[in-house]
Amino acid sequence: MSLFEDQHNFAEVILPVPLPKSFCYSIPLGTDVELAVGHRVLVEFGNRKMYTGVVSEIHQKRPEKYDPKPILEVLEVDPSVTEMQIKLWKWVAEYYMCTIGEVLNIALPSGLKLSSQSYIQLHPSFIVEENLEMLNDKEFTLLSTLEKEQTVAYSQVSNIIQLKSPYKTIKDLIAKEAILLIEQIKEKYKPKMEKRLRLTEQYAEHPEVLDKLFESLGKKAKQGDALLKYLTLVPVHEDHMTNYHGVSKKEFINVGKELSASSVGTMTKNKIFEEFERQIPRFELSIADRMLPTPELSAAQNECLQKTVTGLNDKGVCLLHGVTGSGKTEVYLKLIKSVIENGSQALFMIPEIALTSQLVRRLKVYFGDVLGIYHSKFSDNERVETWKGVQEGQFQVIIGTRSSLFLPFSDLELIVVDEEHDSSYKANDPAPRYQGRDVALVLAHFHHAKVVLGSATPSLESFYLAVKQKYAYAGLTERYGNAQLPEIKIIDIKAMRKQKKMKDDFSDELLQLVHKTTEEGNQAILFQNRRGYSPYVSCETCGWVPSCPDCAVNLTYHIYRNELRCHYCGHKEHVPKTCVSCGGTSLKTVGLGTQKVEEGLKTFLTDIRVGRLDLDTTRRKHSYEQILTDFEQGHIDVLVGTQMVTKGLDFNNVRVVGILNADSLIFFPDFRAHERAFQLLTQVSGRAGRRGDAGTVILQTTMPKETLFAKVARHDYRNFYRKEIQERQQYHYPPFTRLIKLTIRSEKQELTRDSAEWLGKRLINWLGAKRILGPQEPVINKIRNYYLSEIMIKLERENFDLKKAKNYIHHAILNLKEEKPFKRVWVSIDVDPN
DNA sequence: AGCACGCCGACT
DNA sequence: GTCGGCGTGCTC
Repeated sequence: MSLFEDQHNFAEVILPVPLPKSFCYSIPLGTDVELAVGHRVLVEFGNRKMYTGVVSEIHQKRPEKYDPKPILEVLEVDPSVTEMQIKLWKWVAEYYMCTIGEVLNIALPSGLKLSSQSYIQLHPSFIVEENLEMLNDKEFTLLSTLEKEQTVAYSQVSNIIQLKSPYKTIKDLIAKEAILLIEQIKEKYKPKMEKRLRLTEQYAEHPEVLDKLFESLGKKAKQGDALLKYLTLVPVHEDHMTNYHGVSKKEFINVGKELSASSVGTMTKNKIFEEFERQIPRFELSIADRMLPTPELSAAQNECLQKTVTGLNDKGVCLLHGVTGSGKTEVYLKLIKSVIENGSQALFMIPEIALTSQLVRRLKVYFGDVLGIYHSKFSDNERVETWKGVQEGQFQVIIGTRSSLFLPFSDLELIVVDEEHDSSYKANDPAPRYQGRDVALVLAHFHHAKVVLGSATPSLESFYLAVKQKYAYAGLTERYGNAQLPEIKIIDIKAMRKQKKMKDDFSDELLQLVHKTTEEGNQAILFQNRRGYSPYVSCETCGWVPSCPDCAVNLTYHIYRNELRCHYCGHKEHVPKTCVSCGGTSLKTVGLGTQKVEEGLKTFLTDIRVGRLDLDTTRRKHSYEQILTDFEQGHIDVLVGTQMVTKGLDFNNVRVVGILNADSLIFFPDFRAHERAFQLLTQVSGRAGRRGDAGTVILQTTMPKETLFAKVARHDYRNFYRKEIQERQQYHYPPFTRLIKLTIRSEKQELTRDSAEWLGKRLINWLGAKRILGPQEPVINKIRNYYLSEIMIKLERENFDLKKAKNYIHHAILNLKEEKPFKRVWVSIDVDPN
């Protein structure tokens, strides 16, 4: 221990592992860059494994119990991550009860993480022929391969020597000094570069020299042409600074076909042109290089904007409640515009970017180059590009899904959460299971920024807070451009069947309306919230229903390829020729899916063109946009689809919307079922008659008396809210309480049951029986061969120590795993579950 | 989560 | 004996 050792600095490093803390590393003296919070660093962790970590703290406290490993490398000059981001990560980890490593994993684009790939090569001083006696067969095989191939990836070794775990062989060979193990680290992100061309300085900055060049080139026609072409593209004679950016080499050579690449090459050799490289963004910025003026607002929109601005100044958060088609987007545009003019940043959050490419295109037109796009389906490189664009200040506006909350904003002034009620703001499976809308509020708070929550059907939580005056409220009660809200007709399926006014799943009225509207050159949307042909099939003789071998669900029939599929695990099988149970030969399809709706429509209304929009037709990358474009351009008359058709589609010619069966929406065994049903039905109805004549919605149900449907039909959000909030209060559900859902998972049903019981009892002991619901097996109690059980924890929102309760929960789970029989049980925690 | 170590049963 | 299966413990 030298004197200097004591002056050593240490760094807490966040690593992308599901462990509940950061790790302490020592900072080697004499690093090139002075280490700071937010730097990405390369460290060794565990057994010879490299990770990219992020420095969260720098301190002088030498750990007592262990000797920290050194930081191997600082991966950048300027930190990629801001302190504010780390603060947000910590908040998310604590609130959503996950590890900070799990947050890092989703927050940092994988392009900013390094991959460590080990490979082996022959030790330079080792000669195989001279050491044959000390090698066994497998070792010899490996060394011979190395002699041929130079290097072999660690992951390849098991193939070469036919051993499942090759580390022993490798270790022996390292001991014998026969091979070297090398860690190769790759920076994943590669900026996209472009070769460009410009005049050399002597010509660009001295017009008289350029003139002389023209004369001298006189006879070499091709070179003269090239120079002329360049000067028409880049007005060097007017302003020599324009030469600096030059032109894209590829485009320049392609501009005039007669322009030969070789003459440009010669001119480069003769130092007339020079080549240089420039990093180019991966996104098309050419749609609009500068901003267009934002559209004029109607009187109603203007009033709403004023209210929103006042509300934001007053409360910081404003709920913008505008009916479908009222033009909320224009109000957002104005707000964002003023943020840009202030030189600050704005984040425009949307539920699913793929579903809103219409919106992205519109924003691009208004905001041009300052608009960045970010979502989870972007490639690594594209995400890093947006990340850096935000960091460097190129993007002042970001449109993105919930993951864009984790971008390195420095001066955020406004967050717009569009369609704030949408359930896709909630992250479900890998932790952190965060609610994007709520994290937006926290992020805004950190930045002293304002939040606009926009929706035609606000979530109960948000509306409640607006009623409580915690949020400001601004309403837009009329549609844009004098369009009327659609007329919604409730059709009694049972009654119609009795009167023989049903053809399979279609009422005569619906078919007639669709027929009429398409005759008139308009369009229709039909909604059925189930994909496939029918939810299940059944034996006509004995009633047997095929189910998934790995999940507790019936198999859905898909007419394409005559297959049965599991919508939970993807299992596929052919429809059996005979009943497995009784040997009967006829199976009937039961229930209604989008494929059957499509087929029925084609039988009952010949001559109409039907398109389908569901998970099955949108699997391929651009198929979604293709279908929408076809619909927009009138190549499709009727669009049949699942939930997908409810999300913000904005088409002028849709006059009719049909809901084939609204029953299933309210049968969910879930306290949010009615809320979701109201939102879904209102949203899908809202696709009708957005411009011009009023549209019509046909809502088919076997329960025409259901009051929820009547409220949808009257566009009566307030009464829906009043009843629903009363029930939530009565039964102690959010927003009056906070829920935490534990899901217990294991390979055996008994084990799942026992451990869930054990956990439930422990929680009752600590938190009291009235706060614990369950354990209860969910309706689908087995997925992918794992048996499930759930415990719901209900906690008060006020006068309650949430931190302590969370600690109890963490401890209870740890204790469970300490019990020997429950070692192999998984428990996942979901705070504020959907 | 990885990844190594160690102990046990099934094979050359 | 050797290999692989799997349970256990650790990672700054």
